[in-house]
Amino acid sequence: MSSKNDVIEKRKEKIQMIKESGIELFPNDYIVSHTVNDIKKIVEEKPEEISEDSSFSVAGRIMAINRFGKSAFIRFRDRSGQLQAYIRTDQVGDEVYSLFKKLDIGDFIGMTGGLFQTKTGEWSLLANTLQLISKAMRPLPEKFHGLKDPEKRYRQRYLDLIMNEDVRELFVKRSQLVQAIRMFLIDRDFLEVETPMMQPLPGGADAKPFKTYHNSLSMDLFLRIAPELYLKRLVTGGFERVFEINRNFRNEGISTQHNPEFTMLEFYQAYATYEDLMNLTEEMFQSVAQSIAGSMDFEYQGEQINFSGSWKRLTLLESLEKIAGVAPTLFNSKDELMSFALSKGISFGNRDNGAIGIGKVMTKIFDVLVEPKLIQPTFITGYPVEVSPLSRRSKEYPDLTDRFELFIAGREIANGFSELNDPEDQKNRFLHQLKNKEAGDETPHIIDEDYIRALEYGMPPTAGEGIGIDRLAMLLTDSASIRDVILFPHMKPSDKI
RNA sequence: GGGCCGUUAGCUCAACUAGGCAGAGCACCUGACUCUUAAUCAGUAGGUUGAAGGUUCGAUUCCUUCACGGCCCA
Repeated sequence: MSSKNDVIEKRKEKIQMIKESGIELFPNDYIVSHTVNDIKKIVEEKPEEISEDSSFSVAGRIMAINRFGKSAFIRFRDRSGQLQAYIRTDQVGDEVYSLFKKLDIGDFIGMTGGLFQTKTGEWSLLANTLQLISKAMRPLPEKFHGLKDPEKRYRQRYLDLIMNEDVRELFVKRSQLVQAIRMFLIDRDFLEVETPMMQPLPGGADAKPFKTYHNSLSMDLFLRIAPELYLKRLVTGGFERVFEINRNFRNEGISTQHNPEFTMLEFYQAYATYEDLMNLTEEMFQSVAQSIAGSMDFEYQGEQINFSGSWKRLTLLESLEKIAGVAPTLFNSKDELMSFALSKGISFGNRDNGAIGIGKVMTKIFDVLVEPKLIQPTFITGYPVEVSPLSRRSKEYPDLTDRFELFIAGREIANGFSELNDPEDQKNRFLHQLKNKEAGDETPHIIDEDYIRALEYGMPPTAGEGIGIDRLAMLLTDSASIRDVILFPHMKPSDKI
């Protein structure tokens, strides 16, 4: 018999003994009057109101026990924090104390009692009743070193949350981040909506979708790669300001920057332009950083990032020139630009030369030579039509679009543009896109005709934006890996644990 | 997809360089202890060293393959 089972076997024996003494192992009727934090507040604000005779009813998980024969100190935790309690035979009685002797770290207990200060001045609960609320059969990881193994932390996130305070705090911050964004948009008259996760045609981005099957409809469905085309249908329908914070799914590689499902904010505002959204984005990020990181100036992986003021704005061409050192004359010739790229070791995969326009070459060079250097928040504008199939054309330069991408800490964080609302132009761009699709991929080679039809009914001039919530959460919590900001990151099944 | 690193007791880690009885701390179990907080003291127990194969008298250690994970690159 393995030792792990040995520990569990011993616990089972204890449980049997507790059961036989007539004590319920998993009762459901314990009434809590105060959280740990409530008590700490009272201690701070109205210490004159507390004594050993006060009666607080608390519940939580035992995190540590120091036993002294006929008394013991324990530390227990609820959702609000951790507190020490002192259990004495002469307070709780022999019967309860002999139950207490059988309890383990990890068990849930309820206690009532007053408060006192130990000789070191620590306010502690002096228990006069104690009862078992829920029994733990497995031992928790060691209290001092905690749980460190990243694989175990991701696979058994509940243990990570029990043992690692900073992890718990991080996910609270993530939740507050989402809430702050939601309130920011609702304050500006945006309506939160939900659009299909399962779509007959996956659109709104260039990515490989997950495919699934609906039995009674006998049809393929795709998990959405973006909500964009549905949200713009809603703008057409008269919801002039909408947003959605929800999951997208992309059937691509997994890395420190990519999880197959990730959370995206998309929002659309009628009668606004991409320039309005750049301003709005600055405001949003500044207010969110202030409330989550506590400052507009914070550290990310050793780099100081500053959100304050107006952010740098460069066109794609300016950035290639200034940061990648591309000679401006190269922008006139795809072949010359391509050989520049190749000389820098940038490859273009297996696509045939005809499918790659000068716009793709530019963005590829940008990805490798410019993006990693954009540490402070920087908007890049002036993206070619070729790589922006849903964006409105620039009035002055019809080969470019009214679009921006936002980069922070060398990563793309947001993408926004004035929306293309000319149905004919949109249809032609879809057709052009289709022509360049690689044969044999899983994505259906059909145009979303209903989206075109919606535009044909007329969509007001609109600007829209997508913001990667996981990446923003990484930034504001100084996390190196996307797995650290997703509660249950995708992992291959393993029989190790 | 490629490179490097890792997987040893419930948890955190040694032992691998140069093959020679698989160890410690905490947790568990037994006992002592009514102000501890990584409590202390005494004692006990806990292992198919990620999996499979190979080399060897002998493998945690060397070799091969595989699984899972981490970091970097594409």
